[in-house]
Amino acid sequence: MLTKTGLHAIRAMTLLGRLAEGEYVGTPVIAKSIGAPPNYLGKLLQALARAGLVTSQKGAGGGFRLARPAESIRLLDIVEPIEHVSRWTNRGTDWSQCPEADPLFMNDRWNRIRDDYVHMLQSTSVADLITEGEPVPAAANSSERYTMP
Amino acid sequence: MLTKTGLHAIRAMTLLGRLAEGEYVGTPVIAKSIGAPPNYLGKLLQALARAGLVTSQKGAGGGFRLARPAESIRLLDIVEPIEHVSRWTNRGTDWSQCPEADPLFMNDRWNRIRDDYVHMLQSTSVADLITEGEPVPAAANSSERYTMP
DNA sequence: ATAAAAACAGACATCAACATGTGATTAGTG
DNA sequence: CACTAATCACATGTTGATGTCTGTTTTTAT
Repeated sequence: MLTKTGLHAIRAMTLLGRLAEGEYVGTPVIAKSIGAPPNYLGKLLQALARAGLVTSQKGAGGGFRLARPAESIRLLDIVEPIEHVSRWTNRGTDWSQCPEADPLFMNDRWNRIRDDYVHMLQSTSVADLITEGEPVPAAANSSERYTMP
Repeated sequence: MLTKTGLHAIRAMTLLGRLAEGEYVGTPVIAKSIGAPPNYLGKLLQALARAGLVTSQKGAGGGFRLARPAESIRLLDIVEPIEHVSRWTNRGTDWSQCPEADPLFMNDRWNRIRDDYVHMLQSTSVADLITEGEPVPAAANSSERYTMP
């Protein structure tokens, strides 16, 4: 569903979201904290910087921080430049060209699933992921299914 | 969402579902019909045969056909041996190990999406995809969004 | 001010998995 | 027996996911 790179990006952004105003944190620290390969994370953060999601400061005491307030950064913003989710919406395998499977039927089902997915990415901001230790109302099944994207 | 191989598989299976009892159709015909690379399709069909979804007949007039009635073959059956969807459910990146993002929050959202997706694959059978030209009630937006998985 | 250290930035390099193509081989059907 | 079609083995291109090394700034301490 989500690639590893996408997860790294989300995790890194969430961490950056907890920083105080004007504070920076370096790649090695982020990498260790979220359990991502430092080298790879470097490239990823650069990409996020190019995408305008984070800004960087060189030199000692420098590093990365969010370019905009955490509330205004949606998960889709992060994932899009990495995974090109929009391709699912814009173009792709056109079922209607395939007389074997009923196009409308399939499109209808797929569309609902995909739309839900994209909508989730759109409606969730980085700030939403930072619940800052607030005890979340326990989901009944939390022990059975910690799975993954 | 779905890999190309998975799509090829679903399309091929749907085509096979339209065959008459005891009829076989060969790889080249299937490939041409669904627009898939013949060579690759060959391998794929073998895999599906190993998975017990299709049976093959060698020699002239041979080919592939469904091993079970189309009603009893769910999309998940087809996709699973190819894409290992079950991995999403069984194991994977455990958000609870990552204190940066609230685990329950994420799990909850992801779980819902993933469950919906898997459920769709489970509740749709090959037979469902064969509407045999029956005019499907036109979805209002069918012209705007023929997209894809 | 100048040197040293701490970071970002970017160019290669590798490994696995997906997606395909080619050719030889073998097994049935007609 | 000849033809056809599955089966199998090997080869290639691409993309995702990483690692390594080499700059090149910029800050900080002397």
